[in-house]
Amino acid sequence: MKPATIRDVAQRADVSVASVSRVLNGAGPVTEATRQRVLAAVEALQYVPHSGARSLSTSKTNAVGVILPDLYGEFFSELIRGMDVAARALGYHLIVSSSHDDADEASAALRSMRGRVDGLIVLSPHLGAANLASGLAGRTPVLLMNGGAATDGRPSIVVDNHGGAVAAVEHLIASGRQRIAHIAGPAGNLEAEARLAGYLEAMAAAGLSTMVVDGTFTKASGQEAGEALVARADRPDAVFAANDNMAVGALLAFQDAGLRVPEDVAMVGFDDIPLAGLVRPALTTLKINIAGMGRNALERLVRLIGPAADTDTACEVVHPELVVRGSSIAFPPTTGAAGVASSNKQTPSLEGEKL
Amino acid sequence: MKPATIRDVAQRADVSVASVSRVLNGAGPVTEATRQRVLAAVEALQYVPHSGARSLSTSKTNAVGVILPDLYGEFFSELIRGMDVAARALGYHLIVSSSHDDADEASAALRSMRGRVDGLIVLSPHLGAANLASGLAGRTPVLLMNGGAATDGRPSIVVDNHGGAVAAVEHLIASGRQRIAHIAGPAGNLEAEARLAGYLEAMAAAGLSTMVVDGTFTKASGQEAGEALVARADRPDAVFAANDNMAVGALLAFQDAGLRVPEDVAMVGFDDIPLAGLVRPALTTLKINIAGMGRNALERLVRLIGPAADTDTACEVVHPELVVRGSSIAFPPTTGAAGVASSNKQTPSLEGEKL
DNA sequence: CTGAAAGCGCTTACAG
DNA sequence: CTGAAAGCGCTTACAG
Repeated sequence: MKPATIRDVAQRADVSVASVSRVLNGAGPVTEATRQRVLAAVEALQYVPHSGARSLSTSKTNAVGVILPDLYGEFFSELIRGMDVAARALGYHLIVSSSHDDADEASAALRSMRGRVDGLIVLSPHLGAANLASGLAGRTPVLLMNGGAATDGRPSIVVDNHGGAVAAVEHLIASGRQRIAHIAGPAGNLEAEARLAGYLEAMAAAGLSTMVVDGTFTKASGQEAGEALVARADRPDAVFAANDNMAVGALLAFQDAGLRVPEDVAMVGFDDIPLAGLVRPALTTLKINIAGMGRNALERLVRLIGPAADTDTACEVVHPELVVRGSSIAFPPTTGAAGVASSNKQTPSLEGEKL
Repeated sequence: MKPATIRDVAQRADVSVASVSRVLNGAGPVTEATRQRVLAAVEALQYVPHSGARSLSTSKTNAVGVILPDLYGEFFSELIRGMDVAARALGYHLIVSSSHDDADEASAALRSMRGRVDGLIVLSPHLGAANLASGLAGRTPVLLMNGGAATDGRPSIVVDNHGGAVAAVEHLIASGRQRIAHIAGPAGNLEAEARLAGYLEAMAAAGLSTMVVDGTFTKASGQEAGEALVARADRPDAVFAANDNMAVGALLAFQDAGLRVPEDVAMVGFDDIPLAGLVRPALTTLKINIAGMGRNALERLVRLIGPAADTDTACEVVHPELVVRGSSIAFPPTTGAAGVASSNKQTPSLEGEKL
C-alpha cells in the first residue's frame, strides 16, 4: 500500500485536488465545510504531502545546509544548537555535513547539497573557501562564516579574532605577566592565523619577545604544547591559547607538572565553550555567544533566501568579550586582597550553563 | 537566469533527456562519445539535478532524519559525528532536529520529516515514544534508540543501562565503599530510570541502604546534587551519577567543598564522554562507543530502507564497559602501592581523544 | 468559492 | 545505443 497522495484525499473529501492544496497551504479561499471535509480526509488517510513534489512546484525546499569543518568539541554542537532552534522556528530543516577538513571535501559536500537546500551556511576557515563556496553554490544563497577570509561583498559573519587576541594579551600584560606564550591553531586556518597575528602585534607593541608553539585546536594538542612549554628554560608566566580546547589541555599539562595556575602561569583561551567555566581554575577567555551566533546566522540566511537577497552584502563582525576568571587573576595580586591566588577554590557557579 | 535543467543539458549536448539521465545515473548503455558530450554540457551549464524532481520520480530522497531530545553536551555531538561519517559514506544526507524534550515536540518533528526522508532515527527516551514514532512514521522505516522502552519487534538499539549501573555499584563495593549515593537522571527518562533501577538492585543485593538525589543529566544539576550530598550528615563515600555530565558536576562540588576524590569520596559516571578522561581525577565510567553507536545506527537504518526492511526486527543491546580511572581508585588502597591516593597527578594521557 | 489543466524536472519502461 | 512519452505528486493561474 503506497502512501496516500493529494488525489486520494481529494477523492475521499469529494473535492478537487486544488481545494485540498488550498486548505493545506492556507492559501486561497475555502468554505469552512470544505475545509473540514479535507482535514478529515487528511487525518483518515494519514496524508503527508510529498516534499519533493512540492519543491518541484514551488522551487523551494524549506531546507538549509550547514557545512562544517568538524564536529568535535563543544563549539560546533553549540553552534548547531543555535541554528536548530532558529530553523525550527522559521519552518526550515537543517541538513548538516561535517568533517570537511580540506577545501576539496567541503566543496564535494557543497555540490551534493545544491538543489536540495534553499541556502547554505558554510564554515570553512581555509583560504579560498569563500570563493569556492560562492562559485559552487550557483544561485543558492550562501552565508559565509569563514573566519577572516576576504568576504568582499558576500554576506558573512566573522569573529574579530585579531581584536580578541590583542585583548587577551593586553589583559595578561596588565596583570603583570611578561613572558607570554601563544599556542597557535592549525596552519592554514584563518581563525588561527588572525589570533596569532593579534598576539604578535600586541606583544610587539608592548616590546615583549614572543614565544609560539603550534597546536591543532584539539585538547590533546594543547596538552602537548603545554608540556613543551613547561620544559623550556625560559618557561612562560602566561599562556594565550588560540582556543579554549587547547587552553584546557595546556592547563592540565601545567598542573600535572606541579605548576600552579594562575600563580605560576596564567592561562587564557578563546571561544568560551561551556567547559571553560567548569575547569579549575575557571578559564579566562574571549567569550563568543556561540549558540546566539548560530541562531543569528540561520535567521540571516533565511532572510537572504527571500526577496532581500541582493541587498545583503554585509560582513558582520562579532566582537568577543574578555571574561576574566580564575586562570588569569593577577599574581602577585595587584589588589590588596590576599589569598586569592593561593585558594584552590574558584567560583563554584556553573553560570547556569546546561551542557 | 534560472538554473539549468536536464533539458538544457540535452539540448546543448544534442541528445535526448533520457540519455542525459542515463549518463548521470550510470544506468543503461551509452556510447563513450555521448557520455563525453553530456558531461561537457553538464560542466558548461553547471548543471545540478533537481533533487525534488528526482525524488518524485524515484520515490527516494537519499536523506535520513535524526530526532534528538537535545543537543547539549558531548554525548549528542559524538553521536551525530558517527552518523555523519556513515551517512556520507553511504550517500545519504543527514537532517537533524533536536530540542524535543517532550513527546509532543518529537512527534511534530517527526511529522514534518515524513516524506522528506527515507528513514528516521528516533532518540526519545520517554515512555510511549516508541509507539508514537512507529505510528507516525507510516511507511517510513524507523530505528529506535529510545533507551529501554519496549521495542517489541521494532528495529532498535538500546544501551544496557541496568547492567551498567549494576557494574558501577559492584565496582564501588569491591573497592571498599559502603555509603554509595546515586544521582539520578530526569524523571520520565527511561535511560535514567533503568540506571536507577540497576543501582537500587545492586545495593539491595549487597544489603546496603540507598541514597538517591535527583538530577537532570546536566553538569549544573550534578553540581547541585553534589552540594546536597556534601551537606548531609551521612555523607556518602561514593557517588554513582547517572551520566558523566552530572558526575563531573558532582566532582567539582565535592572538590570545592574541600573533599578529596577518590580519598574521601569515589565518583563514577556513565557514557564516557571525552571530558570524562580529562577532568582530574579522571572519571571512572561506563564506556559507550558513542560515535561508533551512531555510525552503526545509521548503517542499520540504511539497510532497513532497502529490501531487507521487514526481516530486521531486532533489538540490539549495547553493553557499556566499566573503565576504571582515578576517581574511584580503591581507598584505602587495596594494593600495597602507597601514594596513589595522595598524588594529585592522574594519568596525563588524553587517550588520543580529539575533542 | 471551486475545478480542470498546465507545468515543475526528473526517470524509466517501451519502441526502434 | 537512443529517443518520445508517460508519469511521479504537487501548486497555481485561469475560468467559471
